[in-house]
Amino acid sequence: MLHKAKKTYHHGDLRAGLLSSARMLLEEQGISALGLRAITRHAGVSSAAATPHFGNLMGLLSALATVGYEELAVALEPVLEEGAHAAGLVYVRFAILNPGLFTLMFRSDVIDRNEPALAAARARTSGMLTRLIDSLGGQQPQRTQAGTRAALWGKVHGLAVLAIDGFLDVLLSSQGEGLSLEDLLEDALR
Amino acid sequence: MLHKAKKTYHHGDLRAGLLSSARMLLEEQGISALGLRAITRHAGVSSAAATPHFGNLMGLLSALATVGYEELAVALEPVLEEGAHAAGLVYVRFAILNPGLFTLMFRSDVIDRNEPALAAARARTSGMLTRLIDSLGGQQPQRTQAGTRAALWGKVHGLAVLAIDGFLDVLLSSQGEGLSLEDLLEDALR
DNA sequence: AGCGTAAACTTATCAGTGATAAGATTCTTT
DNA sequence: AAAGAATCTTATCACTGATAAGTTTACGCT
Repeated sequence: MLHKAKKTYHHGDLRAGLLSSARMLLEEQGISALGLRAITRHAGVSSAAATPHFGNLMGLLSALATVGYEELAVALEPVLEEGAHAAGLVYVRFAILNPGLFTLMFRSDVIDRNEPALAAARARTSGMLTRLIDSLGGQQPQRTQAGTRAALWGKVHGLAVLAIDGFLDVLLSSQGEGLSLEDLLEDALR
Repeated sequence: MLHKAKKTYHHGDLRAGLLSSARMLLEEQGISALGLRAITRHAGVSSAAATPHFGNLMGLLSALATVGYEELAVALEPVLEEGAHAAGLVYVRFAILNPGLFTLMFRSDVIDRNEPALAAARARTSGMLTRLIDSLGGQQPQRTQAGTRAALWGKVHGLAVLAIDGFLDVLLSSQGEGLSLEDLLEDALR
């Protein structure tokens, strides 16, 4: 409805249009704004128009989360060779730039983790991360491999979640002024 | 309804009863089961009985999250002297033992962070954590204070979230058998 | 003691939600 | 060009949280 002026009965690519509308609503008004009626109204179609494409609301949101995992994989790929520090920064930056989408990706009450496309995208992304971590080899000699994975993944993911929730800003403001959020992340991910 | 057989018009302590019912539903069926009608039905009262005590559903859930922050503070207090490793373990154990409650505590779309009691409990708990981290002093010499806080808090919180989501079990099963979840946490928190 | 007010609780109702069956429109395939 | 299938709309359903009005009980005040 925003871009196309032609009002044909068929939308052309309503599937993509609905995902785009949902994403806009998600980032601008939060997950609670992701109602079926709000999304379809924003896309300029009736509230039942999503059914043939996604089945139900959970199907739509699962498809949106799939987009999130795919974009995260695309962002991570070029820095995988540079090691955990660079990849961690990219991970947290993705979360900060797409807070709603990142949050949705881990909200298993709203998305269906068994959805095949979502499961595939997730497996691909998390496979990249575990391969990256394992490539560090013996840098953490007193830990098991699983312990190293958990520690790194936990720190990065925790920083992302805390950043979205605004906790890192609290830490920054309690500190002296001359520290940016980017500096803090660089520092914490060392 | 479960404990009391006497059916007086007034419940006695419906506020506590509703919180208890909500908590049971939360841990047994997840956050999506926390409807106003489900909670009041479980407590044996009408669906409007919560209004005088909590105003609305968000008020009820905020009060429940407040209980969570208070219990976490109580669990953390005795190990604060033992340092970050012990406190981190307690933090993650609390999350694993109360996955629904812990998740609720960080779901700002469902609870009201400006609720005075909740804000107070949160400030008290996070104050304990920052004081603990700061007491570590110069153990991380090449970091700023805010960076040290973020790194530790992030790792612990990330491990908690990943544990609840089942990611740590995945790491465990990919490892050789002889590693328990507790071992993994010990390892990762080192 | 008992009266009156306020609080707790119930009932009834309202607007809004996601799902779905049935009907209208357009694309596609033969 | 006709038939069939897919897309989209309309109308409706069961359900949700909120709320106004009515009923019951507790409790402070004289």
